[in-house]
Amino acid sequence: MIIKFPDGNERNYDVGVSALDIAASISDKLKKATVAAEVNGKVVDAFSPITTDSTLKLLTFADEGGRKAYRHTASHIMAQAVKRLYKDVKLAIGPSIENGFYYDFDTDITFSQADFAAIEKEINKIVSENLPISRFEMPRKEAIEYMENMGEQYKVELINDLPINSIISFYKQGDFVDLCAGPHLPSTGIVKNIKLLSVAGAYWRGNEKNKMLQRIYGTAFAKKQELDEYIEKLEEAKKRDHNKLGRELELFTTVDMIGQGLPILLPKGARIIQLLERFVEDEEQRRGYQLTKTPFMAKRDLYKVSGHWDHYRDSMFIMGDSEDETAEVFALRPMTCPFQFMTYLNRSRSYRDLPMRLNETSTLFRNESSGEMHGLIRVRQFTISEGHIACRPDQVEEEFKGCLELTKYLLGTIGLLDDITYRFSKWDENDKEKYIGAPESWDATQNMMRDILNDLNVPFVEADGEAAFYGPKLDLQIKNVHGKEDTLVTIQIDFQLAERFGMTYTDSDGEKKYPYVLHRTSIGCYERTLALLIEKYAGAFPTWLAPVQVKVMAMTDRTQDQAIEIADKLFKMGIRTETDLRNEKIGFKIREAQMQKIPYMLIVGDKEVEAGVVAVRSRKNGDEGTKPLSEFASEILLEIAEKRK
RNA sequence: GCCAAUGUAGCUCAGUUGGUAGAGCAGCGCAUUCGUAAUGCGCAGGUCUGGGGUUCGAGUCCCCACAUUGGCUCCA
Repeated sequence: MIIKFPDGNERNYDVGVSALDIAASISDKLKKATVAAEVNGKVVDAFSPITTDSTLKLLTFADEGGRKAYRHTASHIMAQAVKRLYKDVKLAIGPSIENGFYYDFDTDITFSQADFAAIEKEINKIVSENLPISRFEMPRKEAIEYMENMGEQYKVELINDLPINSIISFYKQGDFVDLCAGPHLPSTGIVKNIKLLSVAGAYWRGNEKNKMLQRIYGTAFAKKQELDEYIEKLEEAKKRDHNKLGRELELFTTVDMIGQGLPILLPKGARIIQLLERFVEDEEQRRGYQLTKTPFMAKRDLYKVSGHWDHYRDSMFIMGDSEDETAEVFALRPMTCPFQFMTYLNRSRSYRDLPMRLNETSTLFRNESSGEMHGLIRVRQFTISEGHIACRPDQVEEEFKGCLELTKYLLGTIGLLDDITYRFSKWDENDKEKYIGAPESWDATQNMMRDILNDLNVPFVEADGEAAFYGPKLDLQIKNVHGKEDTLVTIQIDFQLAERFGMTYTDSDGEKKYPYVLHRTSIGCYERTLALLIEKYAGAFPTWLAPVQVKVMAMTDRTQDQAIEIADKLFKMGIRTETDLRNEKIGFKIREAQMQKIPYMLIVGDKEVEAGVVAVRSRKNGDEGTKPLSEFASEILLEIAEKRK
């Protein structure tokens, strides 16, 4: 048979040889590195026989498919180790994931990190046993019986969900058998460098109504060095963690007595947020937005109209007895929409009023579940650069484009744009609990949004069941230092709430019509954006955002007065300047300012006073020599004005 | 909300099988007046997250609550 390689070469092989045999025929080294094979575009076991003319790509750990097979095998080895050590454990699922693998177990005993040493020891034993891994298949019915006999009820459930005529595949290594589609490596001896990372609870099939299983996360690499580097990278990432750095740099703190998800923004953190807010509000004004200031709470009547009372109540802070229909019950707002709609409804609107762009620096309250809170990324009270645009159908695309451009400009300026991915979030037509509106309207609006995204060349991925309850969204996603993805910015098309609120406009033909409403944020919620900025810059903010921009240090107490004078001059120019007049060595003062990530340090000693200059040190380049204060001031003012990164 | 870990001075952490609390940094005082990432000496600082319990005795063991962290579910 003819085997075609990616480089275009073709060679003839006997029918039934495996990818591994082929690799071996090329070189020993290649055979060793081959962990899986892509045969006619499908990733399969490297040890399975190839029986017809095929194209073949040998996969090593460097290929995604190879990495997956490697780590998936690692997950089987871990499961085998766990089963050997703890007899009554039931297996759920154990896939490879982006940077490693996990396996979900059901057992009465609780795993903790303390058990890792024992499990890893058993893993290493299985690796050194070098057990051959083989694949076998059986019809669905037999497969169910087989797994029932083994007491693996989760596997039975999985097989039950497969089509009636399926052929079910299993993989076996020594005393361990697992339901699995594969592919896997040919033996356990190849998968070295396995490390367990963490334990976690995880619901069976990701449904909170199901039993919580115990998940063990781990990773595996082909080379010991790669594993070490990965662990090192994780440690480095932790140092950038906004939750640690933000507290160390005194940007925010939390207080047990205040409660979960309610951080205190300390003066430095509050300053950064103020700078961002001013930046955003000014830019939005320039782009035709009108600022509103609306109440933080409302009677439940408002939320009944908006749909929040029925679809969002669990996440709202409610004041009063919500069971009592006659009582006046208030709730803190979880969203700004209905409040800004009232602005629209203040008087009748003409097609000439549209598009009407409203923005607000809006504080919202959401009663998130207690386990959800995370530093500044997930909180219960937050302030978002909120906005709603009411527009005619023919304006939707242009307005959507305007929203996206604004966001790109803002995120580009603060330096987060390059880290963004785009998600087109659609509804789940089966989830009638969550979503309002008719399927046809959803389809129409989603198609409209997809067309707009395509027109604008937005490189998006589609996601089902991620829409808002009233309409589809474009979400701008970003990952934190732990690799966890969150939504930074969202732009939504709403075809429903205008009608619910009776928001109409009189069109040129004299007819009353409902506008489309775009719900959008431009820079996201300030707390979350700040968190990601902290991680992006490891606390060393661009000068225009730095809470303290210049530290003026007196060399000795002979130059204190001059230091104060210099700081005062800069301060009056609007540069955030502090002095350090302490009786400490200059090295000590520099170290402290450096650790606080202050962009510029001015050192004032006898020599500088004599020459009428300042000695400039930047956190980035160190000693930059001396220059007149006026020169330094105009340079830093320019850097700030240009919002240089 | 669920699973797990953690909680000792402002911060980072020690604290033996249960016997009455310790270091470094920060703070304050004194000395030092110093040239680009840590000057020396001294002083003060704690209801060991909170509340119950076991015990002659609890930072240590048990229970409950709260908070922090990593996941799950949910979400900006």
